[in-house]
Amino acid sequence: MANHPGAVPRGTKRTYCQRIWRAVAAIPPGQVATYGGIAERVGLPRRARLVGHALRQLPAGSSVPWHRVIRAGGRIAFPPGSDSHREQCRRLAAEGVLVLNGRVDMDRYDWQPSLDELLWKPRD
DNA sequence: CTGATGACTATAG
DNA sequence: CCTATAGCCATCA
Repeated sequence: MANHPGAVPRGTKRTYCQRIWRAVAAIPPGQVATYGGIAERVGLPRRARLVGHALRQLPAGSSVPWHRVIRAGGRIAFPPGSDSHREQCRRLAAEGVLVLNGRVDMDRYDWQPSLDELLWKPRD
């Protein structure tokens, strides 16, 4: 298999990034997940910050839907007015996710994985 | 090595 | 709504 977009930078020791990126990639379009939720899902409870670090490491042009990851409580993590904040709002809106004042209605859009999805745990 | 920083979160006042 | 605190840990200066 040739290199695909989203390949891990060499030198990283079996980074947690791959696991996190895979979990983020599993978020369905039109829905969102929280940093903490993703962390828990990949077996890293209370490591919400790691998810942020991992997404920061994401190569430009990656197909990983980073915009579907938001803070607990439905807030966009980027400062309002920043380019990233605008881009995230734009991408979410394009998927039908309503973003008001940098906030998302979690009752409506928070992703609750089905039992099937929970059972389908990729191994390392 | 140390200390600050940050795409976090929960709790308390 | 806000600030403060504590827990968390890779990354950077």
